[in-house]
Amino acid sequence: MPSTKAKRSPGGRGAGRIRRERCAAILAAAEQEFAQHGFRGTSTQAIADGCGLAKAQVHYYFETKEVLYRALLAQILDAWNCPLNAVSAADEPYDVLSRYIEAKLRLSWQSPQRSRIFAAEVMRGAPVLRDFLLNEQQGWVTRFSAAIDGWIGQGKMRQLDPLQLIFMLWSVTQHYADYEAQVLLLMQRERLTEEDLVRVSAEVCEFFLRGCGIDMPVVKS
Amino acid sequence: MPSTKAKRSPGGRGAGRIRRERCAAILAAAEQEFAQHGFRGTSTQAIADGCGLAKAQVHYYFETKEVLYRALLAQILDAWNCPLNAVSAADEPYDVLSRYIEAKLRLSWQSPQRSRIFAAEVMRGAPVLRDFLLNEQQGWVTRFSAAIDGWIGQGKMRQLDPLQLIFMLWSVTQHYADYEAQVLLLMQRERLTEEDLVRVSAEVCEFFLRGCGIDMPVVKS
DNA sequence: GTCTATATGGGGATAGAC
DNA sequence: GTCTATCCCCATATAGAC
Repeated sequence: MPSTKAKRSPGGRGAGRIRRERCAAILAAAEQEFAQHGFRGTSTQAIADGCGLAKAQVHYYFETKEVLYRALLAQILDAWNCPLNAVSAADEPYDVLSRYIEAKLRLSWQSPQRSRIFAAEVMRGAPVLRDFLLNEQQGWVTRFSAAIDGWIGQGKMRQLDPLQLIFMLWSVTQHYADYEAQVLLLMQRERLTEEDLVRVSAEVCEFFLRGCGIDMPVVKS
Repeated sequence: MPSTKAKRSPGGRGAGRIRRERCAAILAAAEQEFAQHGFRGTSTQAIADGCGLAKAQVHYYFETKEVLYRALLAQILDAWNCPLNAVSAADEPYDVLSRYIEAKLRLSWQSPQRSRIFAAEVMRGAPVLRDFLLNEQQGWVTRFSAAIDGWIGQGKMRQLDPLQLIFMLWSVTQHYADYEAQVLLLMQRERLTEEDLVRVSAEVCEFFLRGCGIDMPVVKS
């Protein structure tokens, strides 16, 4: 049982304070590097440089590069769950789709790196995320597909393959994150702003509602 | 002036035969590796193993890893130009869009690796392809956008941002290549077949035509 | 012209100092 | 509990043999 009267613990709560700060800094730096160069292409040295630590310190807090990578992926999937699961509460296809698109685009605007890390992981065959894709993601897709089929049955949207619609939702919304460099060059911008998000979100929403044959409600104005 | 009576040149035309064969084999192996692990994540050793050569042989035919990488990118851009430029001959938005979608999906089916190499290059900030994006690609986008604006002016499709439409075309068609691992898992397939291509192509075409508000011609049958 | 043997540096990881 | 000094391997690239 460790002593309760530890002398130094002014900022945080004792033992784990430095640890928490360092781990957070390492994860943040790792996010940058892995997003640009993938798992193999990233060196722990570059991560260490990115957060001003010595390479060996990184290996102290995360035993191996893969442990660090897995921790980062877990953090990313966590951060994605909240805003996207909150969406499926609504019942009307119009609400569900437009909210989902907006939430997903917002994620691409907020932290494009995370999408890129996910993309790179899938592009190398998803060795680490395979289980996640087969279990949680597969389940989510099945439920969402069932909802879409329900809407089709009720005549709320035209007949289409739910899975293909899901792929299109994902691809379009992630494009602004994964291909950000190309998007910025062609849009002749230095960075994507909140105004861009609103504009693109409206464009994409309308496109998908029309593509699905969903009647849009009359806009108040 | 080299001797015309060279003894050994049965298969190809003298000097460059072995060279051509080796270079082709190396480029093919490089395509696999770069597609999975990006520029930094790929080792010349892995490429050598992939084509059954010694590592140093790879360095003989391509002085550095970057030279090999650039050669591969050039080859990819070449292969993409032909089928996609042939599309823009037609005048009607219906024809242009549906042919473009089909051609681009076919590329994703035929050689998904190439799309992934392009994706990885853009994801790391496009240090090598920056010039290509700024010059040739920018020009293509400008011309295509002008065509779209023309169609909008003629009332052939609804008003929308041409650039966003282009991004959606790219993202959806490339998704099946870049995220192939995820697509295969969720579609519960081992590989994507020609039938899948036809089905997906039809789905995506209809979706885009509706999304753009383009009237579809009456189908004969 | 082609391939083998070799140099030099950076990679991930750890044993031990503080 | 935290960090520094060090290990060993694999990476790219080349000099020289064939």
